[in-house]
Amino acid sequence: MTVEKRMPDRNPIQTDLLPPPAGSARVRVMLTLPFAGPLDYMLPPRLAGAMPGDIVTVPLGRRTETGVIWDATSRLPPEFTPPPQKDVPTSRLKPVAARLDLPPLPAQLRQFVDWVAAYTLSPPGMVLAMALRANALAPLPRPATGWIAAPTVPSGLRLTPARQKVLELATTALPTAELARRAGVGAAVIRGLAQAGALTAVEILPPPPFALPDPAHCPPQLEGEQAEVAAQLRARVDENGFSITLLEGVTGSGKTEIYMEAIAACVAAGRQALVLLPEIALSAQWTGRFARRFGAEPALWHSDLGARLRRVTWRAVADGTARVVVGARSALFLPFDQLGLIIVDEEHETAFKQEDGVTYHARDMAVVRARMSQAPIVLVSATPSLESLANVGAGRYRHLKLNARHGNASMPDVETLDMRADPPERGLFLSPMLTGAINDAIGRGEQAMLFLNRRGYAPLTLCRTCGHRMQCPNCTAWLVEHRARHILTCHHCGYDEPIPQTCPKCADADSLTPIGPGVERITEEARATFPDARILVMASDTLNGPAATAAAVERIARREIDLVIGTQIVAKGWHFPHLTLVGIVDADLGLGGGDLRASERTVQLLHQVAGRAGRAEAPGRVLLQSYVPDHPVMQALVSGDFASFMQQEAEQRRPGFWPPYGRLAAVIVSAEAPDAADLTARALGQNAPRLDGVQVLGPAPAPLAILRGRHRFRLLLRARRNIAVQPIMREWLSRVKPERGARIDVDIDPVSFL
DNA sequence: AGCACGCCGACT
DNA sequence: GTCGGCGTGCTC
Repeated sequence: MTVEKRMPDRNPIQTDLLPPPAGSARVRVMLTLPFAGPLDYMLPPRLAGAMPGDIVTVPLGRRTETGVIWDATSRLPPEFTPPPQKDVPTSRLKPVAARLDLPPLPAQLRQFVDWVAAYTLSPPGMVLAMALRANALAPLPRPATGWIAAPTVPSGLRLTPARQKVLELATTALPTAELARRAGVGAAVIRGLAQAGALTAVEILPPPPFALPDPAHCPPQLEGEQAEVAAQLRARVDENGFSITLLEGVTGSGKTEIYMEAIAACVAAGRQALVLLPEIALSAQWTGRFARRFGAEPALWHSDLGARLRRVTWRAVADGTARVVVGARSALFLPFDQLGLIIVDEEHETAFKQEDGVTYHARDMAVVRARMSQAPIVLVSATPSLESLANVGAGRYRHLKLNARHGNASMPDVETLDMRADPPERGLFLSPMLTGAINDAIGRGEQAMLFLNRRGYAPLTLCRTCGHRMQCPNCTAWLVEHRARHILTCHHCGYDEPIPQTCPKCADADSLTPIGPGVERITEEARATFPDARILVMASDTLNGPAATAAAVERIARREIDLVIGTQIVAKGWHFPHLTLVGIVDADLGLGGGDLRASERTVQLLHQVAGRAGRAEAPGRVLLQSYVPDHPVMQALVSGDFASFMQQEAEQRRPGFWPPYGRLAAVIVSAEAPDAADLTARALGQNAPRLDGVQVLGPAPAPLAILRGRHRFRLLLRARRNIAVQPIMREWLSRVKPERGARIDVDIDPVSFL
């Protein structure tokens, strides 16, 4: 502790103009701005005692910014530590302006912010912004003052009946108005008692916004492998240290129910649990199941929570009153202080990869967060990613498997429908075999589902006269017809225009034809084919928000629907007890595009959709419409031998050191001017690192060559698994100055190659 | 990210 | 002669 000479009181602004007093501390302050690191400030004597994690305001140029006092030294592994910045001489440092009355950012979270920034090559301030976006910076609500009777009545106090009544009631702290109302007296009586010392003022803390989940509220009856797996998970929680477990269980095996036992153990131990879901639409159903199990709602976290609720939740996570948080990937950046368990449900989902702003993979960062908190993490999926399976193979993850469906349910029977042999009628998309099967199912009083992962009416609008294709003016993409909304729209940039009556190229009238199906078109066909069926469409643009989605799921469960037609969204973990038939309209859809993970993703998605069928007593049947029924993907789905399929995938990726046997970093160059993008991309190509075990592919025009009016090129760096790509990337990028108007974006561990 | 400084075109 | 366009560069 530095001993300071007492200075006469001064106006703070004058203080700020004086040179920093000798002996004041130099502190680093991380601002939510895209700087390479924290900036240095002086801590004026009146703020001595401010600690790392404290939220402060500092002068920057001629404005004032909010930031967090950062740690003096980084605890990152050396290969991750960004190069040191040049020191600003102490004499030029400005003083910290004020310390805000807010809970400090926990050390673990600060370290996590540093780690994510270093790993993703993002400015740490932008990562910090994600941790503070929670409106955490609003001032603390002033705690209300309450009155409680003093232990002894001061001697000489005249005990009138009114006073007597107040003192009797003031056994628990009550605010003035409330106490007066209950005692049937005026506020003056209370003021008088307070002045006499018969009532003492205490702060009343607002009630915790989240009730404590009760681990013993309604535990499930688990038997056999379910009980075994639950016990294993509880053991991981009880050992109270870092571990990674992959929980692989076929759809309908009761994974959620089982990992909730791990949450129960975590709550019972007084620690906090975080559950990450790939999509917030799932949260309503999840919350319901949680409430039935624990008799209390979990805290919910996602990016479009209301401002007030965000603030309350952030605080409750920081002070530990929120015990279980279920949320989307941004929940990783909440200020947990006693994190005792992380669950990543549907861990194979690509929605965990954030693509805008800071690009990070929430599943992978969750593992890092768990390690920093010395907490167990459980990755859950029916169709685990090859990454996770490889980690199991390498002994880095434990593996727990659930092989049987819950109750009497069996795995659905999967068949391919060869579209070459049994084609639909001209202009239609459902083969006779499929429509027949749907008719049979509905006729038996069962439910059927049609899955097509494509929104809208038709993905392409073509002029029959001149061959013109309706294209987005801002992107290298076709406009998708949305017939219900009478528009053609771009799914990449949101551009839309009315459906034209004449071809914009050759001006021929009524020559524009929709090509290919979207769910809207399949719905039209289904209405014509099954005129009596009660049909429900589930797509992200027909269901707005978790509540609407939950309502749709509820209607299906109540048998108000005969045929469900949906995109992606129907693949999620919904429980449809009466659904026995699933038709995949275009099983080949995801296979094009030359994506590294196209096959893996298609198997995962279609397996997930297939899993919606036959979840109760009646057996399920799945029909895959395909033009390539012999493709390994279709064969894997038919045989159900997911493990062998993934083994084959692994063998294809291993020799070329593709992930998970190597590392990838994508570089995306974009500019409005094509030349600026091209020249910058070429400069990157010429300066590409030449190192053993590292290879740079490209530059090449991106598959989405123009996106939102920007021309794009891509490069891909591939490295052996034992090589950290971050220092290589940093060095590489530092040697190339982007042309004016050009931007270079880096995507570590890319998932999308568009 | 802001915000200022700076160097070239059409105006009170 | 100035107002202002937004390109470049800095902020501890």
